[in-house]
Amino acid sequence: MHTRPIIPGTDAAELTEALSDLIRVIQFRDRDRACCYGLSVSQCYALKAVADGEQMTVNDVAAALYLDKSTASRLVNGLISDGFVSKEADESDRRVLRLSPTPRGRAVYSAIQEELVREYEELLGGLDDEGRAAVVRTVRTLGRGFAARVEASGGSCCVVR
Amino acid sequence: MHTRPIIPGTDAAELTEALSDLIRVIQFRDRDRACCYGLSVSQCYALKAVADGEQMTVNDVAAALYLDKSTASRLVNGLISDGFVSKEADESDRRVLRLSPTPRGRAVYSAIQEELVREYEELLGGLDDEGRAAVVRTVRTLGRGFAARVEASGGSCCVVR
DNA sequence: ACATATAGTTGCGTATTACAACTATTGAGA
DNA sequence: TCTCAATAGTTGTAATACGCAACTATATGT
Repeated sequence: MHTRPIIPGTDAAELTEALSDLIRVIQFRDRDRACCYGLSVSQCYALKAVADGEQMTVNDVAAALYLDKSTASRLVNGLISDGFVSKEADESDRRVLRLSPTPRGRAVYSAIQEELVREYEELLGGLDDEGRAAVVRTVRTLGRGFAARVEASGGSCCVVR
Repeated sequence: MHTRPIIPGTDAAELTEALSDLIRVIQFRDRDRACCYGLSVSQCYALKAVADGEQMTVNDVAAALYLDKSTASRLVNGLISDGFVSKEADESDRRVLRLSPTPRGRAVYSAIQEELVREYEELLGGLDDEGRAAVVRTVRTLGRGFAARVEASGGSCCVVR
């Protein structure tokens, strides 16, 4: 692979293009996957948040997924009534609910993760070790970059004009 | 940072983690941006499809965005009635509509693109030339990988089990 | 003790989307 | 030429996802 001349603005413009393609196709995949295990896509992300964290609260889930707490509340309650997550009152603050996956929730989460990992394994199949590592690094970097921007600006590209 | 995925350490597992973070944060950003220029997020993607292509049809837009043609139809008609896109009957086949951006549509599209490019420019700011090129390559590779999977399988992770 | 802040819920409106049924047009074969 | 299948696009309908605002219950600080 040869190095292209880097013209200022060009990389960013290509990234714009490439990212928007990537997002659309992943959103499609996620919509399409909605059926599995009786979880919606959003519930799946919420279950992930609960399973990856420790003693998560509804607000923690909202923050992790960049959602309003009302949306997080509904997602979590869906997971609870479907038996994927259990809640427990926090003794020291009775406003708070401590969430954890049920055994079934944990099992389903593992199954979904494994399926994704298999898929990504295939996707990375053509790359050598360094290439694979680079992909992971890049995606992490982008994610952190966006997260930092979101946290800094609180949002809204359209400042008053 | 918090706990790692279920099969820690493997590239595919880390990619699962990193990509799901990236997707959530970008979806948040897109929701948040919805206000600008009187376009919804989806309309914005549709305008992009019309502007980037030549003489696009409604079906072309649907294919480009991985949407049902009914959804594409409504998006496009929204763009038309808001004056961002114009339609013209195809002379050789009067079922099809040929779409193109209006001058206003083109202007708004440019403005949005420039805003994104500025944002990505910042995001890439910390990287050297080769790093920037690598990011673009990676995102392209991922996008193509997903697109290939989607086209191959027609979708649905959950085959009957 | 009272004002204020925080966790979570609920009511409500909007956006995004798919599926299925429909119209209009095209094109191929009997 | 007539008919029938395929295709482009539209419309009816319903589900999901989401935010904002108002609300309850609990906690904390002055």
